[in-house]
Amino acid sequence: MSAYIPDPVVKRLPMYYRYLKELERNNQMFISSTELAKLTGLTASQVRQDVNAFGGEGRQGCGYPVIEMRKYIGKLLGKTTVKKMVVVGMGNLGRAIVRYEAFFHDGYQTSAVFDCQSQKTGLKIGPLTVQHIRDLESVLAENPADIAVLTLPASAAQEMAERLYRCGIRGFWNFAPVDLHLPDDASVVNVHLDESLELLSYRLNQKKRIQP
Amino acid sequence: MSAYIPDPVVKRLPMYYRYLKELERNNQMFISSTELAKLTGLTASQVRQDVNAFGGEGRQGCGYPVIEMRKYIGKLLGKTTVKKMVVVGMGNLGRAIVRYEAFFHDGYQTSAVFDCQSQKTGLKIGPLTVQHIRDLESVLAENPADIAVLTLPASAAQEMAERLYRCGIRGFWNFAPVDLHLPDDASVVNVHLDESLELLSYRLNQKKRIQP
DNA sequence: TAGATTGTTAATCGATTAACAATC
DNA sequence: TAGATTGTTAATCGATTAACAATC
Repeated sequence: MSAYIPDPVVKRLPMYYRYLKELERNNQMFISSTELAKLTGLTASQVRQDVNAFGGEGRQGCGYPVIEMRKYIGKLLGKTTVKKMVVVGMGNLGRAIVRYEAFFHDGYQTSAVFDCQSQKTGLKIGPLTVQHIRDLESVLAENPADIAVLTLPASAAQEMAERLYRCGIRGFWNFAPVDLHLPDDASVVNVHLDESLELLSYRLNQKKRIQP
Repeated sequence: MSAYIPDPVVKRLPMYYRYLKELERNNQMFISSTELAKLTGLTASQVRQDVNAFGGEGRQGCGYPVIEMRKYIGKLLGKTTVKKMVVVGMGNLGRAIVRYEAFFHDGYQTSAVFDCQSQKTGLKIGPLTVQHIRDLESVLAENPADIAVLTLPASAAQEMAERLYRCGIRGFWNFAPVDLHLPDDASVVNVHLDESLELLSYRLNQKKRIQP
């Protein structure tokens, strides 16, 4: 279970997890690589290679056990331990993410939210009260967190990330349109919404040129 | 300019665009593949291959012209024509995206926002008024759009996407945790926030196991 | 046992890296 | 001309696909 898994496979794990959850809801006990391939849009061969890469096990002539595999991938994805999060930057997006939380099936818990504007301090966002960023260190010292959600301007992101790193944070969910540079023991996952929309725009243009 | 560009290269275009914009702000006229590689975290060789793949041109002994290349990639990304968007689902995320819009450097214009809850109809989100989803067809017939932003529950996403497709929408920016199935002339880009967070969770777990 | 489907090895494909000649 | 850096060809690497023997 602790062997190295190639990055392309890792990036597909959440998708597999999502479909296995769905199959579990539908009370399907086993799923063949062919069926799973159809659902995910991959080839059956790739599904089998992936399963082998992440250490899953199936039953010949029968397929993969849905519940067992869902649990197994869940463990890989760290679903077994609750992750504490803090959100930095209470703009529209930051607030949406905090409120949205129920969406993220359990396993995540937002423990504090921060903003640098004094006028926002004290504001209630769901069950949490916005705290001033100047109190970041003391709040995190008292109540350490695993993940910081960065929903702040690009210009402030790098510096804030370093500050959060010094507070012990090692996971960064970055919504600011910059690439963060942090020590190797930090993990960063970017959600670059602007780039995502640009990609869609590119594809739209391509299709328009080719199809008609 | 209309030649086929491999997908891995296309996905890096927005990043190149972002760095070139930054260099332009700093009044840097030329950038070498080596420098650009340092910024983006790629190798110089890959940068040169990428540039060749998307049809960019540099000057030997000098590097790539920043402004020209920024404009060129901008054209590829469809920055030259304004894209009209409608947002379907006025939950926290939908509202955040509408308000956030200024963030997306010009080139996008939200023309209408919808929700299926009558109680939300009439609500003002920035300069727009929430319309009931039952009016989708008539609104889009009068004022066609290029892109639909789907910020609604997974259970409703596929059906809504098909309905939007029938209204002439071909670009889908999908925030619902499902994979959409649409005709080939539609383009879908997913923003699966839950999966993104799971990926971070995975990496966090890996590092915890290896580092200490 | 027969049928189905995995697990695994080999073949292919494409992306990245390396090297260097062309040229500004 | 000399130095720098691109453009491009070749080599490597890794991911995906194909094939089939193992086995439930």
